[in-house]
Amino acid sequence: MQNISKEDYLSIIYKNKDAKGMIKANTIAEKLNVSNAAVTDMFKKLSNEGYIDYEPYKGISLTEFGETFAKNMVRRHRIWEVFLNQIVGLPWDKVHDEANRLEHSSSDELINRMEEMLDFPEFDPHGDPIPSKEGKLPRQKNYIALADLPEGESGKVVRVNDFDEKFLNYISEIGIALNEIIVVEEKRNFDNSLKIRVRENPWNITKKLAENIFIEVKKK
Amino acid sequence: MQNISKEDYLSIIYKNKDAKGMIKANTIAEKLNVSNAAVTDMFKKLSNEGYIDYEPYKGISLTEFGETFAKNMVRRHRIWEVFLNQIVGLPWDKVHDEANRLEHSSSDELINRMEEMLDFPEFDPHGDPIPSKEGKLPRQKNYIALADLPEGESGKVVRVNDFDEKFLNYISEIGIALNEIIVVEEKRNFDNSLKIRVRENPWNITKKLAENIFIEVKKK
DNA sequence: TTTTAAATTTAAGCTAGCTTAAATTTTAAT
DNA sequence: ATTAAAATTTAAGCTAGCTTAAATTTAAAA
Repeated sequence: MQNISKEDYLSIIYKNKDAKGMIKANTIAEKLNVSNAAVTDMFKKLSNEGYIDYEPYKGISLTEFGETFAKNMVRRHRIWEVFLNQIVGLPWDKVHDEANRLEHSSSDELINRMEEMLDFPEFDPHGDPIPSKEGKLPRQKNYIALADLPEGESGKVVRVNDFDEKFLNYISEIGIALNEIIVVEEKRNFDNSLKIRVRENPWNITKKLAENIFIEVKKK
Repeated sequence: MQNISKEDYLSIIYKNKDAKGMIKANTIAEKLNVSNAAVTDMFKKLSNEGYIDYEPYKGISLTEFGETFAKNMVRRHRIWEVFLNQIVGLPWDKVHDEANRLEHSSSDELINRMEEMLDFPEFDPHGDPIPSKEGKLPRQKNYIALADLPEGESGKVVRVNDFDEKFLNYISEIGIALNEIIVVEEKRNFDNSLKIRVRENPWNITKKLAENIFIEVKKK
């Protein structure tokens, strides 16, 4: 038997925990599309097996064991994404869903072998960092959401959110990709939309969209 | 939820059915390492869902729908095997187990894409035929078990059984691979062992081993 | 501070696959 | 043709994850 859900819960926890390492049951329920009761249920199991610290009504956090496990799931996912993109040639809007399934069904040996084939990539096709075999994360560039870039400024795309295939599909169509330069030409207060320029072409995008694209900022 | 086992049952049925398309519950239970009761249970479900024809105590056979489905599972499995072997570089004794898991977790689009990358292979790394997208099987060469080759004769390996990693590992070590020529130098009646020659080297192997290696024979 | 709303947990119960033990049916052997 | 052995099915019950509805706890607002 496979334990798929346990693995899914753990990576969702890892990817969505706050600065203090805490996460609310509600968040998990929404992300995984299950009931709150299912989350509580899983909390008990994960806690029994030593993946998380759990006190009823108090919220949870990963134990060191849980963190290691979860980070490895994220590693598997992102290596699959790079592999599917680079080697198999799938577009970046298709790799997430496919990797979501494959990550549960491959041995660590296969993951390591793929990582080697890819020459130890540091980021996945959406700009997310890939933990190394030892659990180390690459140094991430500083970034802010495109929505927060001031009018008139521009910057390089270093990360995009990967949870929605249609979103990725749309931004590809208008020419947005990692390392592409985006200029914010106008920010319209009345509807919060933005006028941007990508490779000489102007586009109007919603704030919502701009909140899921991240632009490198120089460190001070 | 994933339905892994349903898929496993169906490919085992497809791969082990006899000339009349029938298969015994017992065989399935052994191959999948589950109880007979579990098999009966699954028969009811598969029958309800239209994959098999089932009458209690009478044995089962695949419906056309079931056959199509099962053949596609076998296709997925074998394309993964070729891919892991050719592209990822895994040895032939490692690909079966890995493919066994991956076959349940990949979209048909991915399988088709891999098939294209591999230039539409007809056989997997163990010499088993790969059904096409349309369900067509390549023309298989005629073969007999090495154990049945008469003393003094020789022939080319065109297929080996893939169910045991250690078996594959061992025969690789003594130089046996697809398309390799094997000479049967002596068949010993007292213990049924065989003396064979592979790439100039002599080896003694058991009958059991020789029953899992298949040698091309010319058609009459 | 009391009340109300939101978040979380408990309770009861579902499905897919699995098990062992007992009952039944088929097949093989006398 | 009868009996014994083998194969199959039924019955009862387990686990992992899931659900809805009701109960409880915590947080927020009046």
